[in-house]
Amino acid sequence: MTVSITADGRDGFALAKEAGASGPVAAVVGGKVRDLAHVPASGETVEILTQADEAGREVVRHSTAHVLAQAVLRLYPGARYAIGPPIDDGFYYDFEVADPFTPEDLDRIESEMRAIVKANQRFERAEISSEEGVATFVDQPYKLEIIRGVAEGVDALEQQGAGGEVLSLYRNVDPSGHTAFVDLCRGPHVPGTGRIKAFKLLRSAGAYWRGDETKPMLQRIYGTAWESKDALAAYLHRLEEAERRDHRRIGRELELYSWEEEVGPGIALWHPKGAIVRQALEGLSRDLHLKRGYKPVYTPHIGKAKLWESSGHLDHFQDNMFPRMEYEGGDYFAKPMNCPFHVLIYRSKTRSYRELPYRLSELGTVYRNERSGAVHGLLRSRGFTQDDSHIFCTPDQVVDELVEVVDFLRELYAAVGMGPDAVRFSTKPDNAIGTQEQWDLAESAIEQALQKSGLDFRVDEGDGAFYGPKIDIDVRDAIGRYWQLCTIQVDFQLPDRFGLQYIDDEGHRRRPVMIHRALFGSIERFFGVLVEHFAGAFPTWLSPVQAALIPIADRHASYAYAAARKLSERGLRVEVDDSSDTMGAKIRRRQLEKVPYMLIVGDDEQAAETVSVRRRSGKETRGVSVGDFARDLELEVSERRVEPSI
RNA sequence: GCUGGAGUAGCUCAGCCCGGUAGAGCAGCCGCCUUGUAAGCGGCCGGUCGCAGGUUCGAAUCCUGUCUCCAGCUCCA
Repeated sequence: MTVSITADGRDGFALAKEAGASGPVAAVVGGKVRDLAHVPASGETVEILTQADEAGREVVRHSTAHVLAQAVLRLYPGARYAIGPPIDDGFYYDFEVADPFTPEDLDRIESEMRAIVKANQRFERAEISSEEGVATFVDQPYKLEIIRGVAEGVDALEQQGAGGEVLSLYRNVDPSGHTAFVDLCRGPHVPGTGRIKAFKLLRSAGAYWRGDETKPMLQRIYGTAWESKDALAAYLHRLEEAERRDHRRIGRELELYSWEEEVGPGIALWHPKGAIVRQALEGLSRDLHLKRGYKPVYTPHIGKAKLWESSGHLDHFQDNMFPRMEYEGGDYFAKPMNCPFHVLIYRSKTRSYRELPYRLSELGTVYRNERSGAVHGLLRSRGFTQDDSHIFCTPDQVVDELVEVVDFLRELYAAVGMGPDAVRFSTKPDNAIGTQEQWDLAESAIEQALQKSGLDFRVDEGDGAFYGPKIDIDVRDAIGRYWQLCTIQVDFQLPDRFGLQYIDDEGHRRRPVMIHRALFGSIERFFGVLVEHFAGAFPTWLSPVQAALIPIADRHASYAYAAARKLSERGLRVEVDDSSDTMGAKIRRRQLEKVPYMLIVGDDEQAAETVSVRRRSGKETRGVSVGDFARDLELEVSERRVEPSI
């Protein structure tokens, strides 16, 4: 808990004590986090951060990163240290070392860190000039680069714990007064390493200096730090939980999809159970698109090189495309996007302003050449299906159309109980085509639409598509991770390139504007997120098997089949488990398969024409009439309810 | 693409360090059992140890190359 107190000329330590803060690590003064040793001006309101505050944890993690660097420098003479910021749930530090770290190295480093924590070295701040900095870090090229950056006012590394308006460093001084370690750092830090209560190194991996793949690759060590052993244990448990929800693992266990080496990396095979869920999801998408005035189309998987030249893809997107297929009469490419085909459908006849907005939609499967290290299950694949639409409209209609798209998105996501949770507005990138005026118009339309829709958003400068700025929308899954799904883009370029026109109300030829939008984004990725979000326990309308009949003994099997028929007649997906397993084993199996409803039938049920309903939660109701259950289940499914209603 | 780690039965894993031609549990199949809310019992089947070379009398085990997967970086729906 943060506590506040008014400064009276004493330092943060005294104020924290006065305020009764337990485990103080830093103070917030005038919106800035400061060391406890800092003396705030009298009358200032000071907030004392403790180790259990999120901002306090950040300080602890940052300090732990320094301890990591000290341990590495001790154990690996000649190592160069680069940057070591706190991150969500932990920290990392990047090093240049002769050999990459092995798991055994991490154990050694961790022991060394424990010794440093035990020694309870003080963190001492000093503000220095550039010259002093250069002298201190004379043999540390990465530190020198940061010093130059601060001198030039480059604040790119601000987030990474270095940089800022003044150059400062932190010394670790052990109780005997000896300086054990010094690092260029903006701070703040905990008073002493003894404040670090619980930490663990997690893994090492390569990382490019400043995230730039043309720069040297450094060795990064990731770790986590918490205010107590319990908090650390809880975090490690959360990591295990995330692993348990991994869609690749659940997909295999529930027989939803698989990948085979013979097919190629990043291209999934959909098994019957996965396919039925996918069809349910696609059915939702199709229903809502029709309801909102979109016209369905189908377009091919390949198109001639000429088409991709006209669209600009060969010039701007070829690295992401599968290689050319040579063929007599013209080479072909597998489509990485659906837009050029939709454009040609639009252009197939003269269009009137009365037709606009003209909305084409397709579940279009595209193929993209993802770099080998990027492929990741369904969340990053080389073949994926977009719920793709292109809206052709007049410039005046753009804002309203964007607002309508956002409304659509909300309806769609609500059907599965998810986001939108984070919205990004991405502006003109370096490889952009088109005029500045067009980009300005497109960007202002997006901004207006976002405001009208009441969405909070963050701006990502230079992150737009080559043909237009975009809105990207992320959802947050059950354990707090964010995934980018939806993308909405405003495009003046393709209409130009393909010479699109409409006739306005005065008979003049005008150029329409295009909106590209995919709400699920990719069915595959959305599906993967959905699996992780629900940990495989889909809402009933999506479940591969919605109800399983479990006869207690063989003599109940025919009654079970009769009851099952009453459900399947209503279009429900139902199975009868007439295996020779015991009832307990049957229940266990269906429970692991995450079937929403198990209907147990024995002598009592058979006599009364009822079923005993066992929910996935374990809750049970006996004596439910088959007819009532069938009716209720059909309603739950047809209304696509996220929560069970029976 | 880059850095590190890993590939043994459908799945989870042992065997590898210290070469002597593969083993468990679950799943599957067959049989017995006829069951009241998360694993009944017995039997059987199942692997050219990712792939290709090399070293050796002999390679799952040692060496080289390659593919795939995992974590991270970069890039993206």
